[in-house]
Amino acid sequence: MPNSSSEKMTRTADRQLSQALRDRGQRVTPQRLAIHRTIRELDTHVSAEELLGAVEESVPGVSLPTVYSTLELLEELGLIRRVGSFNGRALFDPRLDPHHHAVCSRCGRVDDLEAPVDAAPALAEARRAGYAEPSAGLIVTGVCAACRRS
Amino acid sequence: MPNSSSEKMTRTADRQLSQALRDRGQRVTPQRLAIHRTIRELDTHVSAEELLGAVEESVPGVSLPTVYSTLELLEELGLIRRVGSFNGRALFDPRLDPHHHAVCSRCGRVDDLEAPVDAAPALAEARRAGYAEPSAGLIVTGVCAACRRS
DNA sequence: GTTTTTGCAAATGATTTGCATGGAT
DNA sequence: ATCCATGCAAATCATTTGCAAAAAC
Repeated sequence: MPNSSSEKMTRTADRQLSQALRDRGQRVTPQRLAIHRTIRELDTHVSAEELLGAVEESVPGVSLPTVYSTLELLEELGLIRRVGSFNGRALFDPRLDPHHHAVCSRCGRVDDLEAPVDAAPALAEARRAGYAEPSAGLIVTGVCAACRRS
Repeated sequence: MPNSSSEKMTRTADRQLSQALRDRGQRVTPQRLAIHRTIRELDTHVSAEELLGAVEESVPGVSLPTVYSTLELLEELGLIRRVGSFNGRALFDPRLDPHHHAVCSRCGRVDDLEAPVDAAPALAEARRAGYAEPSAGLIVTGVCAACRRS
């Protein structure tokens, strides 16, 4: 019985999203379930197009506009976070626990950083400046190993 | 004799850029001087289009492609930093001293944050992950006062 | 049955590119 | 005189939008 834990995760993800959608009076569609399931399985930051590629392997025929609108929806529901826009493409991250990112200024590669960062003073300053519910993310920019070689 | 200090700043900026360009065997053009001068006078993060607007007031007829290529050049020369891309538009910052940014997730407004952030552990982790000459910037995301009202 | 969501195709908006002319060296 | 930088127009690329058809409720 392979994949039992991943199957359980999928069922959990499906239930979680279905619940959230019903609570808001929105509809549970196979596209939404597949997109949510897939980004959770990938468990890393992806662009809309990368995600579409991964989704198509299990549920063919999903369109890019649907991926975009679903990502926006999932962000509103607090199930994913928009990491930022690198090399012109927006990245979405299913990781909700605090972590940061390293970005290659050459190729746009992104890696997770687990090192802790004390953002409290910056968050307090942002609140003072009028920003509501502020959240902080550190972006480290540099040239990745692969790009340095070429 | 008004503006004497701003005139001095301008002359300093012009000399600095001219020097850097000659050192690299590149040409000193009125457009490059005007663009560099203007972003330094503005002394905040600007988009390419905003900067063009400000440049045109003193030197008409500058084109957007020239602004883009000059911003890229100034970044290579270390005279400005690319802050990031918010709401689809890239922002460039003439401030070279360490500081961070608050961004409105609604309207894209950006404010400087002066609060100190200890990024050393994250920078070390990025280096370990293969990133050369890493530099860190904290992005605080929230809804600004103006957007909250509407 | 009614209303939302989807997919398609087209629109948008920032940034980039190709190329001929003008300007800096 | 040489070669780089500029301006223009067109291309590109990610993302958004309008709308008719399909699916969820």
